[in-house]
Amino acid sequence: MDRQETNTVARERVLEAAERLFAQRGYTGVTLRDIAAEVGIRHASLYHHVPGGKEELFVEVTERMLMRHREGLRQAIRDAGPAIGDGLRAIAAWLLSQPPMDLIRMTYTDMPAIEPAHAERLSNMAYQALLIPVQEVLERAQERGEIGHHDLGLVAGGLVGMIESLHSVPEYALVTNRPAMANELIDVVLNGLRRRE
Amino acid sequence: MDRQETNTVARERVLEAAERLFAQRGYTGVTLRDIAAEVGIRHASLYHHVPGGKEELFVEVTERMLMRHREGLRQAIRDAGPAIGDGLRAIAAWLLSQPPMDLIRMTYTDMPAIEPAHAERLSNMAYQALLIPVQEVLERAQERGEIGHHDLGLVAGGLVGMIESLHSVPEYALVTNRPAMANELIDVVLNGLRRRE
DNA sequence: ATTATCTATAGATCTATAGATAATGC
DNA sequence: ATTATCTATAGATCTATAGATAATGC
Repeated sequence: MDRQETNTVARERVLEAAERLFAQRGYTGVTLRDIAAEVGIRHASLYHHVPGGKEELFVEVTERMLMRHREGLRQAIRDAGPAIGDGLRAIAAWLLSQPPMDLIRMTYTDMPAIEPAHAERLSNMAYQALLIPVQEVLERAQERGEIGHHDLGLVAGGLVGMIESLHSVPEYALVTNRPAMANELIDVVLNGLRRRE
Repeated sequence: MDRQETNTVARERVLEAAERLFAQRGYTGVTLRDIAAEVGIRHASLYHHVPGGKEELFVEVTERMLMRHREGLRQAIRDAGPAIGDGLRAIAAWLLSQPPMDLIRMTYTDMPAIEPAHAERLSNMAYQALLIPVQEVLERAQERGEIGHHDLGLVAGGLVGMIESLHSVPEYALVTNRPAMANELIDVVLNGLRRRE
């Protein structure tokens, strides 16, 4: 075999810890020692599972996370009812079930700290994984005449940013749970803030 | 005098460089050497201006930034027309004229890296500086009957998150400038995605 | 005389590697 | 026999301090 075989379950525990920590605190906010401590091993042992070190580990788990988001979003959309509101609420429920996907931090903090080639690929994947599924839901609704004419790429980005921002609402300020808050915001985006007569 | 007098202009150059870098890459993404290099001095010289070191520097410039945001938002709102759309467009123009105010990164990456007491004060200030002015604009519009009944704290947070997310749109994907994109999104939030007959 | 910056260095911590030891799978 | 982890360590880099030197303000 062309690649050293590693026990999948041990490696998996490493990747999961790394993914959780990187997602929460970003590339520069996490050290290999933090990840090792989370797994319960010494930091040097990480190199057995990920010989490429910190950057390779970050790239691998970020790709995983983005792919999981893409699949999670597609699945949520498939399982949702056909109306635009159903699709958007399913998207929000998925996004809020996961750690924050902070695209601003990815763009301005994480990406400058890694190799440009890696940064470019991850940025493209983030766009594909997060925004395209949302945009497709909007497009289908538009084709059905359910919503008016808008720049749907723009609206998709705005919706994701709006929903993700609920992650920064502190616990004590949560009047209700986050998905319910998201549903209220989606209602506003669909029907508008203005009073309907 | 109870405090060592420092040349204001030299200190100011330090604070400006620190503010710019911290705002862009976050607390853990910036080293004192990065800041010193930006100013054109050695990193040890920073301690002359900010004896408390990195954390004090971060807290001081973040407070400054938040206060500037609060004043900038209030000023923009004062200068805007009375209609809700005028106020929201002015808010967006201000937010996009400044570096990204990434509340998710602040909450999950920056705050865990500093002392809890500092973190709590900065979090409160961020809330006061960014969300309250927006919420007030919404409240006045509601009193005038311009918009319907909504949880305005929630809507204010969602609007700020939506507008800030435009910062992560890469240059090459900008169909037009960011303030114009923000205005389009505000239009959607005011009138709704659904087709109005 | 005072303020600003510099050089030099301490001590902590980070990423990464080498090679020994322990655990596991046939 | 192979895989996983450990100890030990190199070398880079980070924050921070001490004390010398340069620049500036009366």
